[in-house]
Amino acid sequence: MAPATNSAKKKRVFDPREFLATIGEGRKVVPFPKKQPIFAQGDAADSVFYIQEGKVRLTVVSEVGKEATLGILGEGDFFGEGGLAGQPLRMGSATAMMDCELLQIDKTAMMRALHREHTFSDLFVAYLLARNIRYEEDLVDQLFNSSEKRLARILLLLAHFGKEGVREAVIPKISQETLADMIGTTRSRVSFFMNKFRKLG
Amino acid sequence: MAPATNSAKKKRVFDPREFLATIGEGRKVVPFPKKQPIFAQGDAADSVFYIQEGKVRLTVVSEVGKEATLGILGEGDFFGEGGLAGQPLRMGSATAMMDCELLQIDKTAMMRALHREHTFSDLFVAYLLARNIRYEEDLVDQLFNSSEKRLARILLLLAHFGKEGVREAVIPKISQETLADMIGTTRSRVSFFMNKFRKLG
DNA sequence: TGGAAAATGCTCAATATTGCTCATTTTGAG
DNA sequence: CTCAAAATGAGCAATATTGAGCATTTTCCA
Repeated sequence: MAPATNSAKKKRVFDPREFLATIGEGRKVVPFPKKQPIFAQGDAADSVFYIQEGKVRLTVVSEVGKEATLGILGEGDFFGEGGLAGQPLRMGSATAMMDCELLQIDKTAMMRALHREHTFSDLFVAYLLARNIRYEEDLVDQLFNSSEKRLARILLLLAHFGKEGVREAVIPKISQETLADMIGTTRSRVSFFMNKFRKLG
Repeated sequence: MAPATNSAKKKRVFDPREFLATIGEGRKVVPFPKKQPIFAQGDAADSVFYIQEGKVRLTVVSEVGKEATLGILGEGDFFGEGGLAGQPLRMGSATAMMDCELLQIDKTAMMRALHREHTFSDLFVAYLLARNIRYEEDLVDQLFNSSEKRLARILLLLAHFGKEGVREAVIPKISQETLADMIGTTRSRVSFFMNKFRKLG
């Protein structure tokens, strides 16, 4: 598969956090302890989240109960923006991978903010574009490569996690299960490849 | 795989075409005859396109020469927006699937327009969100389903093509080769499944 | 600090998928 | 209309992947 981690962190002239702090009504800072679900597939999609601190995992569960991980987001990422596009319900679930501090913004407040502040709107557009590119890459990766290559790619992406801006600590501890969910294969396979990689370097 | 066709066509209060016609400098209407390449992987990404009429196919070619189709876009869709996010080069190629009339907008003009006209900016954000959702679905489809299911999904999507707004004619003529590229499998497989489907209904 | 639960490493048979090849059929340009 | 190129339907051996089971090893919570 393809989705992964990582959040672009360029030098921002404009700090969304700072701006978001000023929009008053319809916005609140919410702390989420590790492992806590932020929202679940099927919930009403009436707000957007902005990660001030921590990491969040986005997942989807199929009818047959198989789980896929769409990505792991970090500081500076938005998620749950489907509602803005008219999706009434969450199409997937979001879970805090570690203690997080999230900014929860009501859909209406978000739209108001986007409409009012150019700089913010520009930033959000940039974010969406970046996200689009990421999905596109994931898709391409999925279409082209075998599960072995996909695993290698994800591992590389995870290793570079936070390459720009602050140098992130280590590769977040991710289970083979999650990795399998990310690249669309089975845990057996991941275990198998991990050892293979290990033997090679 | 997953990517497909289709372009959301809701009743728009705001006609981007109309607005785009007013931005003057940096924009031009360009006709593309069927099969003509619009841009190729590696070209400079200094403009964005808006489809006024026709259908466009987006593809990517891997190092080993394998080709993947990321999607088929129609009237009202934007493409080539990677440049806005800072990608200096086109990451894929775009080809006219039929005679098209495209609006080509310089990157700078586009950014100016986004910044100037709220309504346009809102519309573009909506477009990006929709696109994101589509990619996400494609990805999920890719992660969950077998190639058989994926083919079935794409066929359904193609059948519904343009379900909203104008009822599109028929399923655009798409070769098994293209279908294979879209779902990330081989032509043999597509041929095999097509017959299977045919026998079943 | 115990344990129990979760994660991992391996194996194996059953399937699914690939990557060809080849014979037809369909298209489309001239 | 005619012919060559493109698309299609099939078959087949070589691989890749799945799915499930099972013995350890790690984690982490009470």
